[in-house]
Amino acid sequence: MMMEAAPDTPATPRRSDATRAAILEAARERFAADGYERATIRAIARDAGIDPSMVMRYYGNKEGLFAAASEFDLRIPKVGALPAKHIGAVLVAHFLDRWEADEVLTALLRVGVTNAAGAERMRAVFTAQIGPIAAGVCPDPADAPRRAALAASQILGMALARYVLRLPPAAEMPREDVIAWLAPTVQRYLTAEHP
Amino acid sequence: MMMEAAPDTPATPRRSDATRAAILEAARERFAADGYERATIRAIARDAGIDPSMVMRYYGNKEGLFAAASEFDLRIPKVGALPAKHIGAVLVAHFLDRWEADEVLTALLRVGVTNAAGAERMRAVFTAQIGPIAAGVCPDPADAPRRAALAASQILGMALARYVLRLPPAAEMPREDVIAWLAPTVQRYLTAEHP
DNA sequence: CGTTGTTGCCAACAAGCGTTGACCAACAAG
DNA sequence: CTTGTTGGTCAACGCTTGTTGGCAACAACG
Repeated sequence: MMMEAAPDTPATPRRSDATRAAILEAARERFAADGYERATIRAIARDAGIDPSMVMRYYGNKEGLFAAASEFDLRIPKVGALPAKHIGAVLVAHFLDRWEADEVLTALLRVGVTNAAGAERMRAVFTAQIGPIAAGVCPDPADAPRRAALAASQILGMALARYVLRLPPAAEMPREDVIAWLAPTVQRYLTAEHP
Repeated sequence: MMMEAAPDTPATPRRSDATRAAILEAARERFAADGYERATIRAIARDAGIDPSMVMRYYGNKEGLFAAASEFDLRIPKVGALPAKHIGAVLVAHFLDRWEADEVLTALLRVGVTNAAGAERMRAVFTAQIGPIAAGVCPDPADAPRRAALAASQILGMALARYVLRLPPAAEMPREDVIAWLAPTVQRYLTAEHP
């Protein structure tokens, strides 16, 4: 048999958890640096210090590996706790944090541009996580999706210029300046009365 | 010999010009649709109705083909002729036009995200073409690059959401609405007195 | 006519890819 | 000690890729 002593424990510690984690970390790095096609399973396995066949065993195939590596939560603070007047600054600052904390968002953006599954995940993340924010603060909840998309376009555009294309002025701009410039834009997209 | 009758004519018509053009057109479509890695020379040749080896003969290698296929001009109207007060709206409208006219910009964006040469070309295009505009209208010419990068971040972000990720609210938004929302942002990035 | 350069197709190459299955060492349970 | 499970390596498969060189048809020009 293969049952555990406590079937109600959701965490099932396996001896190979360290390997699994190493694979995921290496995969995130490679996907973020190279995109989907050029991030090869062989290279990821080499980075993780194991054999490529282990990746297949643990994640099924390359798509499954990407799905596992790009699973994450934006962790946007809950809607009610946000000061509606400064939601632009809060959102921009939060996204800069999330973008610089790890490489998952960069990987997601790089893959989403050339891979259908990646694009779908990107859409899902942004509509599901910025949408509610917009619905909570914009005047007419009916066009919340549209306002969320506008805010996302500015946030994604800065991420693209700063972290992916590395356009020098955008990449070198201090964090505070980015917030100072972008916050009014996002604020207007989300809360302005009239287009 | 292989000389023409009129050596001063820059246009050197060859019998294979039609083939060359077909290759370039197919390449632009494939690069725009699939990105650099997944756009294979074989598929491009098939679209153009010729043998893959012809692509190599005419463009050297895959990189050369991309360089030729992504060569283009933003054709931004000359700086002096622009009304500084409405430069935001003019720029946004112009970019929407350029983006929808052909597939070159989409190809450039898709490739620039995963390919070093593509990223370099994207940087070159935007710094060289939005930079002068910013220098012509912003209060302090010293931070023109920074303002150009900010404007580029919003324009690129909308293009990403609308044409590449196809985030539904952004993709379906009427052209006039996009201009109405984005123009004030770009205008502020380029001409506002203080951050 | 012959020569020469161009245009094109065909067949192949070496390399790299994702993926698979056989096999082995270590360990836990009986 | 035996037996089954787990973590892992190794060698190979079938396939696609970019790229190359040879060969046939055709045009241009002496």
